[in-house]
Amino acid sequence: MCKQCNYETLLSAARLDATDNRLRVLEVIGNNSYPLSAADIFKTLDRTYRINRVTVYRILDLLVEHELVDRISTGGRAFYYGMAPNAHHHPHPHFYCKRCGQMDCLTPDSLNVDSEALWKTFPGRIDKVEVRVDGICKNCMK
Amino acid sequence: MCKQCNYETLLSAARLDATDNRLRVLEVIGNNSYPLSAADIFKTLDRTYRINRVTVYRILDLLVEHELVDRISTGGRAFYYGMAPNAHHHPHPHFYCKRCGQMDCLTPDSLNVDSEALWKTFPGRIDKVEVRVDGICKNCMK
DNA sequence: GGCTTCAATGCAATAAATTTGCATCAAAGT
DNA sequence: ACTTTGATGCAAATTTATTGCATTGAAGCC
Repeated sequence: MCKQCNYETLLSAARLDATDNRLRVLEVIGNNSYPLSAADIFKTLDRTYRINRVTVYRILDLLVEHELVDRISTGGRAFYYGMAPNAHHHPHPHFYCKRCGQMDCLTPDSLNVDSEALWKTFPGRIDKVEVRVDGICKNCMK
Repeated sequence: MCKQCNYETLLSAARLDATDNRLRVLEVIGNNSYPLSAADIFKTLDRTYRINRVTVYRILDLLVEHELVDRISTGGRAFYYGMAPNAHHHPHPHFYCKRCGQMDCLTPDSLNVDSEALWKTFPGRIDKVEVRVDGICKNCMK
């Protein structure tokens, strides 16, 4: 849940028109406390507003490309989407439960990743460092 | 390239029959210096021995399940496969080039991940911590 | 030897997630 | 009004992986 982000502002800062659909996709992602799949986002929106699946994919691509949204890989087949790092969202690792598919955010410092040396020495461009913990969540352990 | 692993031994240690196909899949993965996609492995094998795509998938599932092989997610759609951590293969991060799809292994200490606290406190089961660096590789930068 | 069993493999069809191509529509210029 | 342009929708295609069922060949048993 993000009370601090203003989605219209985020969009206009990225020089993107704040269409209803874009705002809604961004809201669904930003107001959720864990990352969601494209299918989740589509289902949530379509229940209330009627939107096409492809439109959701296209908006997600756009938001990822403009770095408002982060495309996160899972141990499964689909990508998940969460807010990209910004003033209110620091990079953090995720936990993926291979039983139920739920993805949770871990606190930024639950794992300590020191990537400084790599950034200095890597002979190419680094865009992001993704850290994912795979396993079985508390609920599924029962 | 792994000179130290004996693939028959690995298979039998996991109580799996060392069929030709299983050995070949394991060899292709183990003898390669970076992870490969199922399609890569299939193409490599099919050129020489004639094998079915589905057989490759099934063997990969089996090897992953028995922890001989590691299924690695990419910034793309397909999974990649590399040797699972063992005496000769330490866990390490990977670099994924989003332009050409090439995945490289980074040295185990190129990024320093301290996950000790998490293992202690996490209320569920942790199977692995995957660290992936995304960006554009040296070659694609030109 | 002949019979049964069973795991490994192959082949065809299907599924899941995403992408592409093309049509439409509405707002912004001119 | 006329044209352009970007956003969206719809249907079809693509990519990657999985399922169901048939075949085969070796291992055990009478």
